[in-house]
Amino acid sequence: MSEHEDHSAAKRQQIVSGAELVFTECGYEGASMSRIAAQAGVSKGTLYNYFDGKSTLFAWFVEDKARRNLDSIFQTVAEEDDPAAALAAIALRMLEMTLSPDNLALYRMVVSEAQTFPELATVFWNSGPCRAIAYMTDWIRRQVAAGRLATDNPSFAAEQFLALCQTRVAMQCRLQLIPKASDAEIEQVVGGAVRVFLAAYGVDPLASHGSSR
Amino acid sequence: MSEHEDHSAAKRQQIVSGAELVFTECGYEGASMSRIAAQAGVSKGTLYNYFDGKSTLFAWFVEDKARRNLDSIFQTVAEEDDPAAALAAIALRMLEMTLSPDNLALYRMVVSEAQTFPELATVFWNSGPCRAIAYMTDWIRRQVAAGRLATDNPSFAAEQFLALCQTRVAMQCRLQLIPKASDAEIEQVVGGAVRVFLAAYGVDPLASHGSSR
Amino acid sequence: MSEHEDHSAAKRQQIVSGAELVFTECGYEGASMSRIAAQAGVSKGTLYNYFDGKSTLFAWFVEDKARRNLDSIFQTVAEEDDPAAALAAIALRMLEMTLSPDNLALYRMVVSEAQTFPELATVFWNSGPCRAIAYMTDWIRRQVAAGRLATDNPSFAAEQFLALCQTRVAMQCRLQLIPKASDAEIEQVVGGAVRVFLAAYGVDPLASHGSSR
Amino acid sequence: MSEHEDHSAAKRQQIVSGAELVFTECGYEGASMSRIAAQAGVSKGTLYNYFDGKSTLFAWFVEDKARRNLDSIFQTVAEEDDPAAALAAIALRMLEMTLSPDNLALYRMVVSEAQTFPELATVFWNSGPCRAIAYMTDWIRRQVAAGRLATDNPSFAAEQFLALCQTRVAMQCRLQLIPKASDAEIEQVVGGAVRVFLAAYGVDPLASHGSSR
DNA sequence: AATGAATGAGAGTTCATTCAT
DNA sequence: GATGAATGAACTCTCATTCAT
Repeated sequence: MSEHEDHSAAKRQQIVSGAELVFTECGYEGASMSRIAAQAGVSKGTLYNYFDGKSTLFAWFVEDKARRNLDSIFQTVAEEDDPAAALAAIALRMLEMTLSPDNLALYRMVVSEAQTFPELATVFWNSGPCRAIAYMTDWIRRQVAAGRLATDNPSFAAEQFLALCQTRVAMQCRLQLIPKASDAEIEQVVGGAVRVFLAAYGVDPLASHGSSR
Repeated sequence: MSEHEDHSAAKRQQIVSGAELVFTECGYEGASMSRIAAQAGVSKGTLYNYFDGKSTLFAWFVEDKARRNLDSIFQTVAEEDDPAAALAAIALRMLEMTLSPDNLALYRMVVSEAQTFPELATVFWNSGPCRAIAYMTDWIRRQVAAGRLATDNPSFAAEQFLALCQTRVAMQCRLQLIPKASDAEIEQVVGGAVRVFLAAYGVDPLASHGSSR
Repeated sequence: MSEHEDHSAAKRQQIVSGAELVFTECGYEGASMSRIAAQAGVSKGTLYNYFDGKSTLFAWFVEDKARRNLDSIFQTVAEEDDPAAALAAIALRMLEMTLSPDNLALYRMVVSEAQTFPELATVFWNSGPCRAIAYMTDWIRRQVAAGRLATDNPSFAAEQFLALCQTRVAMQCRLQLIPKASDAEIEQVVGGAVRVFLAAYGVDPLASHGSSR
Repeated sequence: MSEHEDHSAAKRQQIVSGAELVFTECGYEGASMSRIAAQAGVSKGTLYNYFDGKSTLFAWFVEDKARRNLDSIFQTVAEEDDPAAALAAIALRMLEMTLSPDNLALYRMVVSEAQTFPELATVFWNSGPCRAIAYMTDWIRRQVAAGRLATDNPSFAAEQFLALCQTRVAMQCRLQLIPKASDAEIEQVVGGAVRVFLAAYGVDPLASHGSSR
């Protein structure tokens, strides 16, 4: 390690950071190695000293982005006692992640290159959605054990909740139909997801009937 | 009009049809005008006689595809008396559409070019998801009027139902993580969406409790 | 045929002619497609409309050159009655061909790319040396039948005569050690080849002793 | 001198040896300085500390190769009393040298770069063919003095003999038309060269008629 | 109206060479 | 003296677009 590897790693990161900007702006096909080199502040030749080629660099970028962006998503979700409050917190967190500009750009790229780089789709999936499902499943299981939720398929229920969180805003943001979801919209989506989910899986009738519509 | 325009319109359609095959197989960037010309059985020059350029042709393709593919989606949904059966029929229909290879390819293209062609994202949205929401909203309104569902925001409820339909399979298909959703999976998603939706918005307790979870 | 093919063939020839100049001057590796395009008076893109790539163009050039340069080599060799005179005429012809600047350049290229383009080496061989051997073999056979030469292996004798023709000058010219063989040198080589050959294979003692060494 | 220069000379040789492998395998253009450095076990920078550049290194390689490979060619040729046996031994030796893979590769390189590096062609010529001619000339002179051969131009006769040795196999090997000459072929070429040479220049009629054709 | 030959800018990639360490 | 990271010019090849026929 030490100097050599540090230096090497630093330069790699510098290049990946430059690549991030260009890929995010132009997409995989639209990004040119020349532009990435310029953005990273290195020569084109240096790009090829550090990465085998454009596709390799793209793979590094996706993995880097996936790892960095999604690392701390679920670590900070407070463990509330009230299922409704906990669900709302989780949903909010999910939406923030899903709708962040960086992740939207990443999603678009991964989707558009899914045929060319199937392994990157897997990386993306594992780093985000898959972990969200695992986290939710675990949380639901604990609630079921505590008698606060009822379902015999926690993993499917988890996926349903996450699907509900994508009501209205997710696809519109992915398609860039709206530049950014408003707080009011997010609140509505989160509230709606929690209500519907608890109506289906909650054991306490008060929880779902409390705020009747 | 008549002969000239007919002829003209026929040729345009011939070109767009050729473009469809190539765009669907290669994506926007990957499709070359040469290959589209060959596929359409015309010369490259003719392409430019009928369309300003690649991006214009792409726009025509997306609109054509959106219109043709999504035209008959909701026309054939039987109007069942039982809300659960009706919802299941609608959900199945939705999923068939969403997961058809052609529509997945179109979705990927529209998403990946959302930054470059924002107007195409709108076309796509209006031709599919937007109309699905409108249809669902309308249907829910009628059910509410008939006393079979209860909600004060039919449009939002509609969007939630459609979001529930995308549980599990939609993103995985879009990312090409799985080649095709199995019938069993589809059934599970559809059944789950109907159950959760009716638990939240159904008025007849039997409807939602009938098939216990 | 007619206009299209004529036009096409003419342009191909125009390009091959441009390629010939550049390949001959720079060799295969040293020749750049840009320079060939400029030399041929067409754009780089046009090169690729007519030839799949550099290697294909090179193959066309070699075959064209081989065909054109060597076509008429042996057609005009006079059929002398005197074996010594006939051999001298053939030898002279052979040397002219072997030592012509164009053929030397072609030889150098074919030799240097023999590993990369083995089929071109075969083309070169078949178009020149191989035909020379066949011609000589045939001629010797007729002389043997006429009782003017004696050998039971005409083909090997032919190859020996052609080898003798390459005494002194051939390798030096191939290596560019001398810019051009002088007439005196050529005469000496030709005379020497004839003398040695007839000493070995002539039946008339006068023929080989006539011009004493 | 001594330590510094020894050290320096050793490193130079180490580099040249690495270069030999790569040049022989890839040719001049195909060899990259990176690969030569790796093969020689030094850094790219060191290459340039010892040699001005690729062309200089190539020149050193050619000279080294020429010197080393051809050094001992004629030292071990037994001095037979019988001219026919001696000629056969010499011819065999010549062919072994000419057709050895290393020398073929060197020949191809020198020929292909003859325009770019004319001085290397001279080096190659002087180290091999030229010395072979000198050796043969000397030998013939001694045979003439001993009354075993007759010619008034020993040098030209020598060149003729060496040309005869290249019958059939030499060009085919240079063009890689055949991977390797068989022993039978070599024997035939050697035998044929000796026979023809002695028919022309031998004084003992028995020598050339002994093995009649 | 239809053609397709021609274009040329720009893509990804390689590599001999330099120079700060 | 040795290193190898950095360079940038040059490479082959592609393709959207134009225009004379």
